[in-house]
Amino acid sequence: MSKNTPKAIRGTQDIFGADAESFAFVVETFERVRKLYRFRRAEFPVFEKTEVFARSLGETTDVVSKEMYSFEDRGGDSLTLRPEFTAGIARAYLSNGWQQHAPLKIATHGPLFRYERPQKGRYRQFHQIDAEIIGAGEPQADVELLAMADHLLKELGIEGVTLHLNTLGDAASRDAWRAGLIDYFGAVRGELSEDSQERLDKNPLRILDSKDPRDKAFLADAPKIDAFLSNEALAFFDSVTKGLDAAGVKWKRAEALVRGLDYYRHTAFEFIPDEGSEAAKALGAQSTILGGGRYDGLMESLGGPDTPAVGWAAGIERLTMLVGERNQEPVELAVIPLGKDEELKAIEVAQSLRLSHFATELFVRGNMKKRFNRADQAGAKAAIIIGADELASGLLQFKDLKTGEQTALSLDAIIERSWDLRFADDMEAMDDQLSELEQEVRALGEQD
RNA sequence: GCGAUCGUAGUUCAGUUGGUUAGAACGCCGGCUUGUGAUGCCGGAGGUCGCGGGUUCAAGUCCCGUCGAUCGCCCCA
Repeated sequence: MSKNTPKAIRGTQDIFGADAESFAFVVETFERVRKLYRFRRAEFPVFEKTEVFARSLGETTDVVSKEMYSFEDRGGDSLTLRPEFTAGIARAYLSNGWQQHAPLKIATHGPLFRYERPQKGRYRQFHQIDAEIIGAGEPQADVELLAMADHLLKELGIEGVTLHLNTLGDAASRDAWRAGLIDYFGAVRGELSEDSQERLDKNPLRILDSKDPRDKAFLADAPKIDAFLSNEALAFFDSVTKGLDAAGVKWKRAEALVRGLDYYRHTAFEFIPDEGSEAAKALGAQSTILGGGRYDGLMESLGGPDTPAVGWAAGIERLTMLVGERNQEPVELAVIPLGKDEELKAIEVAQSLRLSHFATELFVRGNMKKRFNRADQAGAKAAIIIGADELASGLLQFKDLKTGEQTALSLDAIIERSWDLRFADDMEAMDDQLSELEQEVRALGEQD
């Protein structure tokens, strides 16, 4: 690489190969699951007026105060690359009059931007999948949203991750708790870590999940949210947990779990890998793979009517690290012309096969040995060989690469044979899955 | 924003106490009398050792800076 070749910007990534396949798998699975829960697909701008984020997230949050990519456009407006989805979705809801669709279930995904120090699982341009239910104040909305998140993780095959659940209460409960925490920690201010002394002013709730041993000494006796919850808030949380139990979603109460952004009320949650699990190891310092909560106050902060809502977002890169390697689907059919003279015929045949829905690749480089070699390594089930004789007779050589058996067939017959091959492979895969399931069932029976 | 480790072919890495033309594997390209593969054989291309400066007769190797990656803190998805 030459000295003048440009490099990617810090914290951005070019995703390719197995990683890109896993990334696509995460998005495709999300699309599939989202439809089962009848969330509607939506797309939103990647940038908004800066105030959209500043007003809704809270001026003192780290995201707003030091992590936004903000710039002035040529018209002099201050714009910001979205650091999260929720604020922009709320803005869209208000400016398009989507109240008419309430309760509105929305799903989206795409890139987000935060000026942070890059690490494994943390990038300056990163990607999230996102789900929101807007205009629904019922706890059932929280339950459905969480059930979908749990379902998604199962479909992705992610294990060793637990839903950590908390309630921050309504606005009054949350404010009273906050005041209680400031009183409690303020009395021992000098003994807290430097970080927590700062948090005391900016976001006292955050002290609760501090890892500093100086702070940990005071955590056990810190005021708990439960003591400040109004009857309504308590009843709300109770409905959520009962609903989760009914839906079969496992959860764990996490009293110290708070959310960094100002707009959260009531339900707050994160899916976190269990300590010592494979998932925890894969993620490094980044623990939360999916997080969110209820944000009943957000719409008002943007000047809209009082509108209850819940939502979550999950980092696609983090999910990708947990779903394991996925490779490109193998080629099904290889078309191999013997020489230059047969190439046009090969193009014609390959196109017919693709139009018949077979993943087909042409192999025209190197000698015959290399062509077969490559076809084999790409995973081809069969090769269609075209030489001078085939050109003359119109019948092509069809070679089953597993058995080595080779016959002269018409194009129609080749398509028919190819369907048979695919069907046989599908049956074999299903048999494998079945016997795996049987083994699991047997193992379960022995445990009982 | 703070602290720490690392940076050599496309990739994964080796490179002795500083010492001549920087190596391996895989990958890539070509060939093995040009109609047949899944462990074969032969040959080839590809690196100003992240970048810039310094010490030295001599730097991939030591020092400083810078950029980037990784790990922890902070924050978050």
